[in-house]
Parts: sequence; C-alpha cells; structure tokens
Amino acid sequence: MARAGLTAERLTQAAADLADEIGFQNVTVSALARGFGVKPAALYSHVKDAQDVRVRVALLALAELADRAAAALAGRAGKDALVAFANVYRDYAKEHPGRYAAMQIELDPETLAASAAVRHSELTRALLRGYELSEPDQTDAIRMLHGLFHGYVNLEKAGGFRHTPREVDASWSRTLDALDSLLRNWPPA
Amino acid sequence: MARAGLTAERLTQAAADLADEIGFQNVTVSALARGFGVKPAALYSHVKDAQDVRVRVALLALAELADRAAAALAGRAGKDALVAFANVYRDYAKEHPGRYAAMQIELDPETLAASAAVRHSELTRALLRGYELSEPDQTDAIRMLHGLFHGYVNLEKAGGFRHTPREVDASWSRTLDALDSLLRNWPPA
DNA sequence: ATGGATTGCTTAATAGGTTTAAGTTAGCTA
DNA sequence: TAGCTAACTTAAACCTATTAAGCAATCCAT
Repeated sequence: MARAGLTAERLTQAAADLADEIGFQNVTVSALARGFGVKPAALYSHVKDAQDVRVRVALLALAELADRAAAALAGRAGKDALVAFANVYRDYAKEHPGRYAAMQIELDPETLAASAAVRHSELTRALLRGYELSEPDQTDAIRMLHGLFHGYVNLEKAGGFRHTPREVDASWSRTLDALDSLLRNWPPA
Repeated sequence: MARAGLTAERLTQAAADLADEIGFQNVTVSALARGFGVKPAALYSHVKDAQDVRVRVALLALAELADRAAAALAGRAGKDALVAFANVYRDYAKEHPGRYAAMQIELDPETLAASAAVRHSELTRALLRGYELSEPDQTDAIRMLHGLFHGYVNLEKAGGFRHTPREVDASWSRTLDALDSLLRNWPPA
C-alpha cells in the first residue's frame, strides 16, 4: 500500500495545472484524487474540503501573477512600465486560463487581506510613480487600472470582442496609449 | 397529481431570482425543482440540462441589462450619458448579484452573437456619439469602456477595493470624470 | 361528449461528486 | 524493536444530474 506523498502544496499545484487543462469548474476532489492514483477521501487529511482547494488555487494564482508583475516592473517606468505590467495580466490569463478563472472566486475579507491581492495594489501604486498623481487621485487611478485590466482580459477571454472585426491586439495597444495619456493628464477635481 | 405549469421562461425567471438570493453557483436543477414543488426530472421536459438553465439566466440578465442601459441613454448625451450608462452597470450588479454572475459564464459564439451582448456593444457605440471619435478609435474606446465597467464592478463586488480606506463611490465618480476627459482627448495614433 | 394522442409530471434507476467515520498499515521515534 | 502517528483505504450517507419508463391530465377531432 504505497503512499502517494500528498501535501497541501502538491495538491494545490496539481489542482492549478488541472484547472488550466480541463477548466477550473471541472477541478473536483475526485478528479484531483485520480491524478494521484488515490481515493478521494485521502485528500481530506491535507485539505479541508473542495472549497479549500479552490481558494488555495486562487491564492497560488494571485501570488504567481504578482511575482510576474513585480518582475515586469523592475527597471521600467512610465509608459514602458504600464505596457509591461498590463501585458503580464493579459498574457497570464491566456497562458493559465484555469488559474485566472480561480482568481475570480470571492475570498472572505481576512483571506483577501492576507493574500497577494494586496501586493497587486502595491505594484499598481508603484507603476504610478512614473506619473505625477497625488492622493486621492492615485488610489482612484489604481482602482481604475486594476478594474480595466481585469475586465478587458475577461471580456476578451469570453469572446466579447469577437463580433467586431478589428484585431484585439491593436485595440489593446491603443487602449494602453489612451491610459498613458490619461495618467499624464488626469483631470483636476 | 396537480400540474405546476412549468415553462422554460418561468424556470429561467425563477432561476434568476434564486441566483440573486442564494448565489448563482448554488442554483441547481434540484433547488429549482424544489421551488416549484416538483421532482427534478420534471424540468427536463422544458430545459435541456443544468447548463441550459445557466445559459438562459445569462441571456435573461444580458437582455435586462441592455434594456436598462437603453433607457438610461435615452435623451442624454456626452458625460451625462456616460455617467448614466456606467451607473446602470454598477447598480445592476449590486441589485442582482446572481444575474450579474450569470452573465460571466462563457457562451459559445453563436449563442453570444444571437444574444443581447450585441446590443450592449451597439449601446456603447451610441454612447460615444457624444464624443468625436472615428473608427477604429471608436471600437477601441468601446472595448475599453466595456472592459472597464465590467472589471471595476467585479472587483468592487469581490471586495478588491476594501483594503484601501477611500470610498468606492468617490473613486467611481472620479473614474467617470477621467473617462469623460479621456474620450474628449483621445490620443492620436 | 368521448375517444385518442400528446404533454407534464412521477417513479425508478444509474452514475458521480462530497464528506465523515472507522479501520489498517507505513514509517518515524524513542 | 515497540509503539505512536500520520497517510491512506474502506464503507457509508447524502446530494446532484440525468435518462427511461409509466401514468394521468388536458387538448383535439370526430
């Protein structure tokens, strides 16, 4: 009766990979157990329940994405930084659709506060250092950028832009131009 | 053996209401059947399967939201129209969280093309008539606005802004100011 | 109005997923 | 090496989804 060597980390990693392959919705305790050649009940020694698995994948994805964003921001400023940062989001969603979907589940406030989501805000704030915005405009701009990246990528993934002929890459690029312009000319209160 | 008078429309409506009450994720064929005092199997005469129910709710929500957006746009132009339009999205998400969540499921291309999603794009295009944008800038701006509304509302709903003290209403208002400014000064290619 | 067909629902059955409790064994630790 | 603990299995209860088969209510035609 060989042991599979399960840990919460290994399970989370496997669940994330599985999500990218078969879709986040289809990641079940049973499917995960099958992947390890183990009975479903075995997972409950390492993980609280199915929701716990989902949350762990979401946290993993948030952390991975924050790492990438931080790397993209290093040594860049202004529009250069904006473009690099924005593309990290878009590329991650394309490369890891399951992980990206996982990031959209609602986390309870404490979990959220302890997650890499906080780092995302900080990074977005760092991005804005290249522009001359003081509070509270800075916070408003952060929220706007964050929301925009999120929503744009989501809509693109859902096929929301497919019914218009124009290339999404071109639109995206122009959107970043527009954002850069807006951040340089943020309207006064 | 009294009949419950089920129809696809009635089921869809009930599913939408149920989604707003208990969350879209928790809308199951069984729960829906319980609400009508009927066995789960009864629903399969009116609806293909569980996914069919979800899609119907999504389409209902898209149509409702498009109706509201159209009403908000009537008789308004420029920033006035922009604000009204944007608030329709935000308010709908708050008022109907389950329906709003339903709108995020991925629809296959044909379903999407036949849905009110197309009307959303048209309405956004109408909104832009108050600003002087020619193609392809117009399409780019539509996508940007659409993505921004979507993403902002989502992040707010998920609590993504809660860790910063500033009021979300104020940020939202200033974001609309910024968008108006951007649309009036769209950067040249 | 009444017979027959259609439709709307129930019953019954299969298949999977989730989760808990109880049992067994592997492998560390004293 | 004896025994403890942690990792897994077995077993069982419960829920959801879905299909097939049956029965009853209503519609329609004569």
